[in-house]
Amino acid sequence: MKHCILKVALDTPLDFCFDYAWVAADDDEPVPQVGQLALLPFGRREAVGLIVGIEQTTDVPLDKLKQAIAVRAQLSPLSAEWIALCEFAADYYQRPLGEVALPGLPKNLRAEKTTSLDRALKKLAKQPPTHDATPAAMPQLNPAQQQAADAIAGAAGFAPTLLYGVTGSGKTEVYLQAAAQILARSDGNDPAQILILVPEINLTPQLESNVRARFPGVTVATLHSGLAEGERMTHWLSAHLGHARIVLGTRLAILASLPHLKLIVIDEEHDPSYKQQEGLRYSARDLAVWRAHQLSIPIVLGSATPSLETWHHAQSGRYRKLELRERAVKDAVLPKVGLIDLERKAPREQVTEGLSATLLAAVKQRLERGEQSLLFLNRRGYAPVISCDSCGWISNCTRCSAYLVLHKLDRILRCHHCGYEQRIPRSCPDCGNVDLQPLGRGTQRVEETLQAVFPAARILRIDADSTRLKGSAQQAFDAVHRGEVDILIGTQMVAKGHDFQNLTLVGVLNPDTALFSHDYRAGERLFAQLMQVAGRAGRVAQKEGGSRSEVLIQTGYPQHPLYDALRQHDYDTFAAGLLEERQQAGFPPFMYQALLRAEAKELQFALDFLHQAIACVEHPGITMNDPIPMTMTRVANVDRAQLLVECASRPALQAFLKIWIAALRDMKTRVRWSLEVDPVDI
DNA sequence: AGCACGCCGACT
DNA sequence: GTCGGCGTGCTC
Repeated sequence: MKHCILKVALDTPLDFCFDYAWVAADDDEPVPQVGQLALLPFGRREAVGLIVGIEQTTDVPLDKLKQAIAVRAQLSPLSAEWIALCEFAADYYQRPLGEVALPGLPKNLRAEKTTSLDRALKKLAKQPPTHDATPAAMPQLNPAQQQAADAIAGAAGFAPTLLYGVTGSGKTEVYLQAAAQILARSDGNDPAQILILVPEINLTPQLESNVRARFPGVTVATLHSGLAEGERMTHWLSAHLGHARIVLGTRLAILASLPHLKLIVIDEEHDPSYKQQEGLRYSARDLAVWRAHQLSIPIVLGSATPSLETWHHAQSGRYRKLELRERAVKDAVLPKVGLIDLERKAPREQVTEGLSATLLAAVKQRLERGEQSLLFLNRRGYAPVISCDSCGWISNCTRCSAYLVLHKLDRILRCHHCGYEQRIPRSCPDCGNVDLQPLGRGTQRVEETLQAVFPAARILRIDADSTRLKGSAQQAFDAVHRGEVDILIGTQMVAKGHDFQNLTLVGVLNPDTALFSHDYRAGERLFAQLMQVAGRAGRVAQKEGGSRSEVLIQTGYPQHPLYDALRQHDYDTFAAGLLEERQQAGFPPFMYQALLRAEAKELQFALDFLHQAIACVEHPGITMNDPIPMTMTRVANVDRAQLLVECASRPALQAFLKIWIAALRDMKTRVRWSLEVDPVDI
């Protein structure tokens, strides 16, 4: 009788492996392998775990040892490299292996029944992969693009590359041609796989269709959170089995099983959405670099406004920097960036409902020429708060330290943090005054104002409220592309991906708040966002009798160096300045950070816990900052506080965190806490 | 984290 | 009399 002990990682906060006995049901049953999944009795339920070791003995007392129910033998084992990736992430982010390895798998792989898995395997067996990597017509590259594509594809071993180039400089074409070269030289025995990560797949449908059109002879799979369970299963399996030669996905795709991975592309590598903000708070970009290093393969990080971490590596020579200076489209020019001074101009600019006369005139001109305008305002709703003039009451959320936002169309006040909604009060709840005033402006209010100023204009608002229905965002973007819209008003949703040919004006309404944020990354993010939204303007050169693409920024601080750099399209100087500041202030990438967060019914409990956390362990060489309430202290009746931990050495910080976590677990506090390594929102 | 057990308050 | 609040204990 065949039998052994399985060492299994399970999705639980418990930071160790569980042992199970395995006994062959009959002589034909194959012995389990490391990397396979198994169905197991766990407590009073059943769970699927990952086999990470096979041994003959165990320390677990026999009365506790349980027997595995079934091994998913129809699924080929996950590779040792994939498990090593999960082990690295678990170690680095200080979480149990099972919490890293299992949640990213298709849900049905972890189901008790294997019907879904079997069905997907059958389906894939019926459509064998095609490996004709001949690309469809390749556009001619300019010399810089060609050089970049050759350098990326020609690199041997681990070769991280920053591909630095503004919107329209043709980064995508470089990715595709580097991919084509790598696909072309792999053979049937070792069919190369290429992973392309994008910030949000729903907002970049153009890339997906480009990829499919370029490589008609190979299987392309997508992986993102919008997939239905069945699709996710087949796409994941297609990657795992090596059928998919190109996998296009969002951050979660970095944990996909890709046994023949030969190239990783991270498009818009600076984008904040590469950082997972709940559960395992990993950086897909950082894991991608690790994965490329592990496999000794090239990785391309593309951006017009690289993250300072990447920029620093490029400056220090750790990453190779390839720059695309020209715009790839012939005669294309960068949009002209102008500032509208709202504070100092004399005579003062006339401002209607937050819209300056200059900006309105520019919109009017576009309307007359039949061109499109985009107004960018990163605030949805009608007004961020309503208030009472006579007693000073303001619409606070009762459960959060936030304002209730006026949503005039829905006739409600809504909290954007906890979802609480209430009817708009007819009069002030404190003093009865019936004249409650909306303060500030959101996209709905700007839409209302513009419609009043330009009654004949076709105005479309794109934000999280207007696109709540599935597919409606795509419809909205299509309408803009078809020219059915004159003025587009949007939040950051409109900043990504789309290149609107007939759009020649981008107006930015009030970006200034980010200039004075306590988060030292706010400036870098604002620059990237403005640069990106500026890129929405048509990339094609000025038409006869048409307008040159123009970006107008309404600001109270036109002298700010950020706007100056933006006007010059000079990220180099701006980034150099930021890096210098970071070095002097001791911020990343010159310092490594972790953040301990605590949540409790009362703020004091959370703060007390954080103080205990400082005291509970020795911490030589580690800077423990003071525990402070989070900026948004209360959300849904829970108070949150945080403690920032810093160290100049990454390994020293890692070693400390390991000890610290163990001590924190022993504290047996009632406070909910979590630790984030390399936090981005501080 | 789940999921159970366990011991005290307001309801068909 | 029970439904259900969440404290605490365990998971190979």
